[in-house]
Parts: sequence; structure tokens; C-alpha cells
Amino acid sequence: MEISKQYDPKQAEEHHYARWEQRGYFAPEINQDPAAPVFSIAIPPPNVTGSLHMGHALQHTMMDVLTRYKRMCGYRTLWLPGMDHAGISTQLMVSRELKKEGLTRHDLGREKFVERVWKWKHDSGGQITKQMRREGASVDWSREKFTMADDLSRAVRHVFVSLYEEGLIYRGNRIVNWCPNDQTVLSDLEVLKDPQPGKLYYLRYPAKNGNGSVTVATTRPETMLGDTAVAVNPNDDRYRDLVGTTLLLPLTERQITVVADEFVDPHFGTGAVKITPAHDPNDYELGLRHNLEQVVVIDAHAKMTPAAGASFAGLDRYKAREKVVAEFEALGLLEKVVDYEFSISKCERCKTVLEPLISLQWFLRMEKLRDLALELLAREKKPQFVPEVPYEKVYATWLENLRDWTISRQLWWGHQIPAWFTKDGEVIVARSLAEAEMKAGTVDLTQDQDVLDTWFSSALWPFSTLGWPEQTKDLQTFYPTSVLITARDIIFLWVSRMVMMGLKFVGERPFDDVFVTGTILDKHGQRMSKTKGNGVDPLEVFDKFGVDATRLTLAQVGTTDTRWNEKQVESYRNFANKIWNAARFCLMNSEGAAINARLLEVAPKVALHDRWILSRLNRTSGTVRDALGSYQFHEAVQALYHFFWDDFCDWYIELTKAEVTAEEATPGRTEARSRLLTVLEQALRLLHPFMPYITEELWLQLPRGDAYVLHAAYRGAGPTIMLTAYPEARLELMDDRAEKEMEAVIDLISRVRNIRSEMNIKPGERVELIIGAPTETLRAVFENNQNQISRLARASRIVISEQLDAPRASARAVLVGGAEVAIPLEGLIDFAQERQRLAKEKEKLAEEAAKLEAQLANPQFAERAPVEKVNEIRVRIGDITQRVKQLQQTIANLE
RNA sequence: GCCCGCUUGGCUCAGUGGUAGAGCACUCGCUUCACACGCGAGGGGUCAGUAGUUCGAAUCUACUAGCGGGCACCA
Repeated sequence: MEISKQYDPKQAEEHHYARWEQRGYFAPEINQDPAAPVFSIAIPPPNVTGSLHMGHALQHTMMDVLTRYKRMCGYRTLWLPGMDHAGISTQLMVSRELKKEGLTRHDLGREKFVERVWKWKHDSGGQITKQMRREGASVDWSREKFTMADDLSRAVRHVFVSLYEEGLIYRGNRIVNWCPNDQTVLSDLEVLKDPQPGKLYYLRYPAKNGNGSVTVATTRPETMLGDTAVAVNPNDDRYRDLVGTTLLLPLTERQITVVADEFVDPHFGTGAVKITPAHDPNDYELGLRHNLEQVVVIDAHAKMTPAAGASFAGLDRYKAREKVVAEFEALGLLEKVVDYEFSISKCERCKTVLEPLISLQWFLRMEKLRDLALELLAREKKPQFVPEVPYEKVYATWLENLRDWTISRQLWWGHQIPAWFTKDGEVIVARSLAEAEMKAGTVDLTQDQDVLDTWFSSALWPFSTLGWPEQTKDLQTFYPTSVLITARDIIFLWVSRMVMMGLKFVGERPFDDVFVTGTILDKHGQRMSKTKGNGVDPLEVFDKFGVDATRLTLAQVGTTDTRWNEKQVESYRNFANKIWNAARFCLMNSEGAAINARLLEVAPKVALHDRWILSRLNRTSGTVRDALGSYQFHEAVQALYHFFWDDFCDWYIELTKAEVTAEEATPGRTEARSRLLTVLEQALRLLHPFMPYITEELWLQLPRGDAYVLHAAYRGAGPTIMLTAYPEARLELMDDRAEKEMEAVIDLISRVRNIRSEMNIKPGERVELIIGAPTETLRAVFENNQNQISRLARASRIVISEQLDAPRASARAVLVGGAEVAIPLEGLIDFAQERQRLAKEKEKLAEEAAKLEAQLANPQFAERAPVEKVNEIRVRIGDITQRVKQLQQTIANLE
């Protein structure tokens, strides 16, 4: 069999995914065990306009690791994929396309435009679904969903109507965040607060009685044209007498009164506030309290209205600002202008400065829904956030302060609001036109032109994708989902709303756990962003280092922000290559051998290194299982990396090499080869959730002898590592004694290698080892493993006795357990140098002993520390002082 | 203004009451019949600072500094 020396990820990535997908391995139906436990994840649906970025790759890796792991553990596993219609983004994307043709969406009209969006989606949307296949994501494509498809739209209408009928959805005129560029309202969460330098203008409003004036401070002088009051704090002595008096609003004919309201901070500005109820959220509230008139002076395009006065009407808001200031100055009413930094509200998407406007919109009352979520958290501590700090508190605090949600949008791409108006202006909310006509008793209806906020449909995702409102088998089986893996910036936008909607409409939480990933920053610690152009394209990383290496890198990011580090991917690329070559070695020496489950059991007469590797294997599986059970991806990766590289490659393969590569085809050789293959196969299984491609590629080449290959739940499926059983962590195979004995062998070999290196002994040169071991057990261990020791330490001869009896001209080392080793080096030893080398080592040990002695000498330590801790220290001191003594003796002998 | 996170070897990060870890980088030696994307052997950290709790603190508490994040306000 020809296997190349270097792993070529592309080759492995080409074939397996399509086969897995076509054979239905990702679908839960592959599991034939009716009693199988269930594991399910609903993917955070990427935007249909989106393409894969690092954030996706990160989340998808973690979701896939868990999904593949659970599947191998025999769970009925569903990872459900899909996409979000992404209202504004998609509409903008298609509008931009139209622009190239010299058209606007209005030229097409609503119906044609929406058709065009669907066409765009069909032709070029959903790039990300192809890219997810490259990632190896084991999602069930047969259940793929789209938020604008008929089934999910139906769920959306159902929810809307229910909430309306319950009085939680209402339509009303309120002040909202308006984007003059996108021509739509936005929810509070879609507003970007951008601090920037600006100016504070002090404007003087004369009193009607000609007696003085009141000065107000404002950052937006143009809104004064819509002022309908000036407010002061009721406790502000400076203005007490003015409350109730009338002012003349300059540049207008209007007379406005001074009102008193607690809202006003007497210490800010002049302590007197101009009130523009139509164009400021706070003023709006205050206006309602005082029954103030709302004068709309700015329109939806951020231009001044006729109500602003003839000379202002039609002016852009910033031009109007200049003009207002100029006119105040001319009238001598501009007191001063000072520099002032403040946050300005911008459209999250297009960065246009928003305009607070009074507008007729649909809103969702949140109190009842919010309480459902808060009760769940208080009662059951669900969802369980990982990490709990700070997200649980952030989530709870946000819910507690929740305000009504503006759910309508002035867009064409989205779920059109299922409300119709009769000629008389009556509002009919219904699940369909037919139902509306029936309710209205007329066919003369016009549907509301607005669509719903994209996040409204996203909020239903965990259950709408499972067939709700029908009580489908999928819904019963897979809801609630097991875990949600997401980035922290959508905890409010999405996570909280899913919890509320899930509780409200299914009566159960949508997921048990919420794992919040860290963010991958660029190498300077900056957030990756399109505008900065500092993003790293996962697909390029896949091309350069392979998908598996990238996944391993991402899997260990965990919950803290991490700078992108290509060197790390490179090191995992090297790891993949290591796996490749280890398998290559096993396969090159596999003639006559096959995987055999029997070899995973302990049997009498099994060699130390075989018992040891089984112990390490089971222990590693335990570590990985525990780690994944608590979302400690990093720990799982580390355990796997070190098990494979250090234990399996550096030691096990080397220890077993002589047997495995023996010339003669003996039963012993076959057994050793089979053992090696069997352990390798288990190791590949352990790695598979993290590195699906290389493990499958190699696994398919292994000589799989018997029929045990697949997990019982997947009996009859074609050969694939992804449906094998994840290795058990069997306590009875975790062999402390074997690990301890192996440690002695490893220590011996390492110390000899150390001496060889420090003495500059040529790598090819063989040396004699004289070993003194105080205990019967140790002597037996060294004797039984002489072949391995001499091979790995390059020894010509090994002499083992109770007392070390070596020539004076030897290099020596004291080992764990009190054994000693000496290498006779007649003519090579500089006695002074050797004494120095040993003295240095003795010094180190003595220091450690002194530290421990001091601790033990503290009477309070013995008194208060747990007994086992005290004993542990005693044992360590015993061991160290023993070694110090031996070293001292050795040094003395060299004098 | 309120809340939160981070600060560990040159770099990127684990660890979170009881002997400071990894990868990369660095030094020395190696074409050892799986792998130079490799093998073997090394050097390198008073775990940001201060004070406390504790028999014992990188780990818990408080404060300080630097960096980062969220929320609110911003007339």
C-alpha cells in the first residue's frame, strides 16, 4: 500500500462529506435504537446574504464537535441547519443590484421586487451552506429551513395573531428610532451609540411679558422649531417664579409655557430644557405628562416640514441647524456655543444618524413574556449560561429593564404583517386573507404594508423549524434543544427572545444551555470587521492548513477573546501530519494483523507498555468526556493532543516497534501489530469529533477485522468512523500500577538520554547501563523491559542489581523511586565536571526539600491541613531526601 | 454614571486554594528503517501592583494601575 509521507488535507476533504450526507449519516433516522437519548442543536441561522467568517467557523466547530461526539455516544442526534432571510441586509443587497441596472425597487413595485429577491436567493444566496459542507458540519440538510419559507411564515402568522388576540401586540403612534436612509423604523437594539465631538448651543427664549428671557442648551438647535414648552426642575429656585409663564419661541409665531418636571437635571446646562415632543424620546414622554402639543418639524427623509416655517420647509436637518443658529445669532439670542462630546444614535447597518420620529407602528408588550423568562431563570436556573458570569446577570438585568418591542419595519422583504384594513379603517388581524375576509365580512381589504422585524421570526427558530404549530414528531422529539452556541452580541436580540417565545408558545424552554463563545480578534487585538478589512477568511485557512487543523485551533478558543494566531493552526497542521504518519507506520506493518476488540481488554501476560497504553487510552477518553460534558473544549483538545503525540507516538509506537517490525512472521508479531492497530483505531475515534476528515480517511484504510466496528445503534450503516462508538472510559482499565511502572521506565530512559546529550555521546554509540534498584518490583520492571530500554536508550548491555556497582569513571543519575543508573565512560568523564553536574541537581532537590521541611515544621500546618496533605508532604520529603543522600554519596565517590 | 471581563515565560493562550503548564520562538545534538510539518536533550516565569483572608494564594477578598467589553444618561 502506498501512503504518502505528507498528509494532504484537500484530498481527504474532497470525498467524505458528500458520502456522509448522501447516505443520511447526519440525519437522526440513522439511529435505530428506539430508546436512544436525544441530542439536538438548532443552528443560529446565518444571514442568507452572508458568507462564512471566523465567527461562524468557531461556532460551527464547537457545535459539530458536540454533535459528532453525541452521535458516537449513541444519541439520536439532530443538528438542524437553516438560514435567516435578514430583512434589511437582503433588501439592500438586491437594491444595490438593481441600481446597477439603473432601477430602484419602486420602479419594480413590491410584488416584482420580492420576486426578484427570491430569484437572487435562488441564484446567489446561501453561499454559506456550501461553505458549511467544507467545514465538515454534520447538519441534517434534509431538514434545512429558511425563515421566509411557507412553513416558518405560517408559524410567524400564528404567533402574531395569538399575541394580538391576547392584547400583547398593539398598533400605535409612538416615538421611534427612524433611519432616514433605510426609510424604516428600528428597534432599540439596532441602534448604535457613537460618541463624537459636537457642540452645545445656548439659545435664549424671550419672555412674553418682555421681562427677561430663559436660556436653554441644546445639541440640536433645528428642533427648536418644534418646541412646545420649556421645562425646569420644580425644586430649582432660579426658575421657580417662571413656571407657568409664557415664552415667545423665536423664529416662529408660537408661544410656549414653562413647565416643571422632575426629569430636568438642574445641574446640566442652564437647568432649563427646551421640549420638542415630536423629536426627542425624553421630550415625548414629558410631553405626554404635560399634555403638550406635538409639532412635527422633521419628516421621514430628515428634511424640515412646512410646520417648521416657510423659510425652513424642505431644508435638510443640518442645513436647518446652520440656519437656526445664524438667525439666533442675528437676533442676538445665541448666548454661546461650547464644545461638547456626546453619543449620537446611528443606524447599526448604514451608520446614518437616526431621527427620533413619531410614527404609527406595531409594538409587542414585553412584560408578560419577560416575566416568563425571569421566572424560568429564578425557578430552574435555565437557560444555564456558560460561562455563567457575566452572562446570566447581563441577561437578567436586560430582561428586567425591557421595554416594548417595535416589531414593524417599513421594508418589502420580510413577513408582511397579517393585518388588513377595511375601508372604514377597521383593523382585522388574521392568519390569512381568507380568514380576514371572513372576519371582516367583506373582500374589500388592504393588507398592512409593513413587514415584521427579522428577529421576530428568529425568535421562533427552535420550534418553528421543528414543525410548530403542528405537534409534530420532530417537535416532540427534539424540543427543547440541548444547547445553543452563539456569540455574545445577540444575547438580547435573539437568545432572550427565543426563551420568551418558546415558553409562551411551546410551554417549555427552547434550550438547556447557552454556550457563549469568545471572539476571535485580529493579531493586534482588534475586532475583525469588513470595514477595517482585517478579517481572516476561514476558507483561506482551510486551504492553507486543512479543515481539521483549523477546527482544532477554533475548538480550543472557548469563552474568552483570543487573537488570531496562525502559528497555532500550523502546529495543528503538524499534528495532523503526525497522525497521518503514525497511521502510516501502523499500516506499513499491518500484514497479517487486524483490529480486534479483544485486545482492548486486560489479559494475563500482557506486557507493561500494552497495559499502560490501554490505561492512558481509557483515562484520556474519560478526560475528553468530562471536558465535553462541561464545554471545556480546550481541555479536551489538550488531552487528545498529548495522548496521541506523547503517549501513543513518542512512547507506545517506540516501545512496540521492535516487535511490530520483526522480520519473522510470528504470532507474537501479529499480536503486537493488531494491538497497535486497535489502539490507533480507538485514538482515531477519540479524535473524530474534532478532526472528522483525517480520521475518516485513515480509518477506512485500517484492516477492520471483526464486525464490532459500528455503534449498535447504527448497525447496518456503511463503514464510517462517524458511526462507531466513542471509546469508553473504563475504570477497571485505568491502571495506576502500570502507569507508575511505566513512569519508572520512562524516567530511566530519559535520564540516560540526558546524560548522553550532556556528555556529547554520539547518537549511534551504544553505552552500558548499570542499574541499582532497591526494590524487587523495580528490578523486575527494568528486567522485563530490557529490550525496550536498550533500544530507546541505545544501550549495549544492561546490568541490574540491588546495589549500584559501577566503575568510578561513570556518569550517574538518581531516578524516581530511589533507583540509580550509571554509564561507564572511561576516558570521557571529567570528574570535576561530573561532580558539578550532580551537585547542581542535588542543590535543586535540596532546595525543594527545604521548602517542604519548612512547611512541615510549621505546627499549624500539621494541625489544620488535611491529613492526606500532610502525609503527601511527608512522602515527598522522604523521596527527595533519599535522592539527595544518594547524590551526596555518588559525589563523594567521585572525589 | 453603573456593571463586567482580562493582566501567567519573547509571542499566543491553558490552569483557578496545596510541587507553575502547552504550542510557537530560542539553545545544543541528530538524514535513528512513520513523520525535518520530524527525533532527542535543554534554557527561560517572584502568575500586573498593594493590602488582607488562610496552616498554605497565580487561584479567594478589597483597593490601585493598564487594556477591553456591556448598560444607562447625554437637553
